[in-house]
Amino acid sequence: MDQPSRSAGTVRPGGRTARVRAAVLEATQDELVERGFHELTMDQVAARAGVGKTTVYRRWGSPSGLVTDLMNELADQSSPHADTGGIEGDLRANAVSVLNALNDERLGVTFQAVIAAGTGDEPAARALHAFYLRRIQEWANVVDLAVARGELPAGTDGAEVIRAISAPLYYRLVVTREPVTREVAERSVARTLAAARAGAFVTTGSRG
Amino acid sequence: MDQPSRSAGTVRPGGRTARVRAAVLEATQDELVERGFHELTMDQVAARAGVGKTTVYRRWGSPSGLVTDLMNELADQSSPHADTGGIEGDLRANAVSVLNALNDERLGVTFQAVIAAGTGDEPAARALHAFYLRRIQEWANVVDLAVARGELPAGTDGAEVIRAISAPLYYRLVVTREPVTREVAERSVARTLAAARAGAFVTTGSRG
DNA sequence: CAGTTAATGAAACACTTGTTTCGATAAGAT
DNA sequence: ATCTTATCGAAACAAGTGTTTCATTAACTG
Repeated sequence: MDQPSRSAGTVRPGGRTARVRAAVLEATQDELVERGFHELTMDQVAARAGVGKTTVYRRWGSPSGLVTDLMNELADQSSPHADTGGIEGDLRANAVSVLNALNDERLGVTFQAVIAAGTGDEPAARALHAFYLRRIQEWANVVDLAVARGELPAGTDGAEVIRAISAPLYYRLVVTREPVTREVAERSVARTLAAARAGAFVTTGSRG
Repeated sequence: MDQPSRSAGTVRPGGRTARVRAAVLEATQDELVERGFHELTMDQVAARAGVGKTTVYRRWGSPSGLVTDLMNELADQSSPHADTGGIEGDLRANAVSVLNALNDERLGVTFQAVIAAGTGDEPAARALHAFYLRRIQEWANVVDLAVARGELPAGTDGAEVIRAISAPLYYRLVVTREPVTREVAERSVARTLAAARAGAFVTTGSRG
């Protein structure tokens, strides 16, 4: 009965509402950097953003809701795939882009927060899934181009190649908790490329 | 002043103390399965374990402390590496072992909980780091054996090969939130092996 | 088999987090 | 410019979380 049919802020998204959202997301990132997702509290974010805590609870509901919205915001800002003219350069560009994001003070903690939120919160998990699937699809094109140029075997699965580039970096970041260095990124590119050239990413029987 | 020089339970670890710990860790896992790390509360764990909440706070301090202890417990139970006589069989055994752990109802949620805890809690992060480094070292031996048998190039970095096997599984589990299937595991083995055979895991100048 | 005291747990407490209410403000419509 | 009402926010409230106190229990010691 009392629940609005749409969430607050969707009917009048202009002026004030937009300012409040920007201030809250900004405050959320600041809090993530200083305290981490663990200690991200609605009250603190509200105070820092200079808005009422009622508003933060109403529009985002929980800390997971905050970081999920942050992730959706990042999704809109992400850039298209590189095109260096060769598959090695393209894949390296992808690896370095991920590397820089993970090591960036603000972006790094944000990704880690959403990953943490995703382990227990369905909306956060969906946001992660959607975000990475779009990023993977975007960069998978560089593999198709490489196949067209004859650099890689026909039938090479582009999305899988892109996943293979990122996987070792995220694995170290959140699982083994080892540093994610430039060297790690370079090795990931070299190994993925070696496997791809050997035809290990060719999808057999993909067409029935 | 009031802080004991060692944490509670380390001076008289017999009988009662051990029973309390077992009951609490059991209850923690049950709660993780039913509600997830997000909703893991000290009160609820204490009630379920049939112990006073004072005890849970005193010995573990926080939900992160609980799952960290759970991880240390798992570390003691982990088994040695396979020895099938061939590198492909050994790596497949490793991949399947990880696959089964991640898809196991109890183990899966536990790993995810510790990963989530690790993003913001230093002790949890250290437990993760220590656990996986030991597991990686243990399984790296199968690569050394393979090199000795002439299956892989001399100088192949065993630890890196093992990391490469696991990385895609964890990447899907916690980052892209895609299903972690048998097929994913098999492909990880095939691709890692292809790269390894091509010499992409040979550490150049490691002794320089 | 006592004696000592580490460890536990019930209860009272302080603090934090989340919800509800309702008047104030300003976005968008006419 | 004026009206309507979505959105906001201060305050009071309810619920949950974490701490302290202290009596009880039971490991370990000799």
